[in-house]
Amino acid sequence: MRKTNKTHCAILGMLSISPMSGYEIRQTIQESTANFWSESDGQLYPALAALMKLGLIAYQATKSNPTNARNKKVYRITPQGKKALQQWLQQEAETHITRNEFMLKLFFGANISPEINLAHIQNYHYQTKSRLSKLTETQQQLTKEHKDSPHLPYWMMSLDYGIQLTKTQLTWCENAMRALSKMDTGS
Amino acid sequence: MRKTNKTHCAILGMLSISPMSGYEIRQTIQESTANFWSESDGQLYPALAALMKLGLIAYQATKSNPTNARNKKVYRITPQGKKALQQWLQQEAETHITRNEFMLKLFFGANISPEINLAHIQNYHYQTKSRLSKLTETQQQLTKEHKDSPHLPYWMMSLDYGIQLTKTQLTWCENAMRALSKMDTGS
DNA sequence: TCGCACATGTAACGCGTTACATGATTAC
DNA sequence: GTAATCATGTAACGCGTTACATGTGCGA
Repeated sequence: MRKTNKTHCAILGMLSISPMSGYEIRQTIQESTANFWSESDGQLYPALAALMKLGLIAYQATKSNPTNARNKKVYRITPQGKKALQQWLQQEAETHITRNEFMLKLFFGANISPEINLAHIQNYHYQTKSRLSKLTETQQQLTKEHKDSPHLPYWMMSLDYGIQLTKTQLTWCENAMRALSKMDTGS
Repeated sequence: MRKTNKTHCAILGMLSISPMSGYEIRQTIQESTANFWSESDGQLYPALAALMKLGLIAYQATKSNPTNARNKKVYRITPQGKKALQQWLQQEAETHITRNEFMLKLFFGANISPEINLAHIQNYHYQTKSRLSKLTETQQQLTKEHKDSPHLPYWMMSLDYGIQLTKTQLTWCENAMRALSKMDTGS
């Protein structure tokens, strides 16, 4: 891991929770970290192969295992893998500016009519509301299902981050919509 | 523009505000949209060349111009470019999950000590505070310098978005730090 | 004259998605 | 038997950053 590959780190992290197949890793990422992390197939499977080569993960090729009838490979993290994960976790995260196409369009909004900008914000508001309800749902589920897990406090913190930010976005939308509808009738 | 290149759109948007050189476009992006958009040299200059070929932008190659003594090319948007920009602005923005390494690390925080996680959040809090002060500064500047610009209301909206989110992040940090220091002494 | 800001551009590399390709198992 | 889901993987392409390469003009 010369220049730490973040897909590698995400996989190691997921396997630190429990052994999983590639397919299950993808699902878990989609369900639990959807709000701040995603991985695609084209990244995931090559990364698993690379981590195998590095000896950071391993899997049981148990053909006879009845729960493993398909071509499924259940990966687990190795001691070296755990060490590499911890090393990465101890380093400060790099912050990089994330592109937000919605905001960029709004920034150039003066080039089109206020009505269209308003419609865009309404749509964004709608999507944000549905994201919020998914997040609160996940929050309730996790609290029930992982009561005694050492991971729970950290999962709650990251979920809360998403929830607080999403709520702020909703409030912003409401203010922006009000401002734009005034412009609309005003001119 | 088969599959709309967003760097192209950002450049067209910037040139819709005023004619600029590549260097000035980069600076303007860094100053004004830093919170939600960035471009690097490796994207910008090839994109300018491509937009020229498409006839969406143009520049005056005035060697005799005294304000243009260097190898500077001042680009302006063409009528076709303006049309392309408006077409893009009218389309709904694609929302895609943005990767947040800081959150990913926190999610896996149980693998390392609460102390280190706490230190990470303290650092994040510090960085966020400085980001907030830059944003409010920009807000005041823009209000003064572009009082009568039709762009101002949109610029204010996008700035306010950044400010509100950043404030929420600060509050979240404070709560998370409190929660973590309790864990610290508790175990 | 020396260093910084201005100014443009290219090459190499890694990131990330989408579409493609394949096939097994399960539920209807 | 047939559709959905489980399951793994590859290829092509475009996105994006970093480092490199080059040169000008201005102020101390």
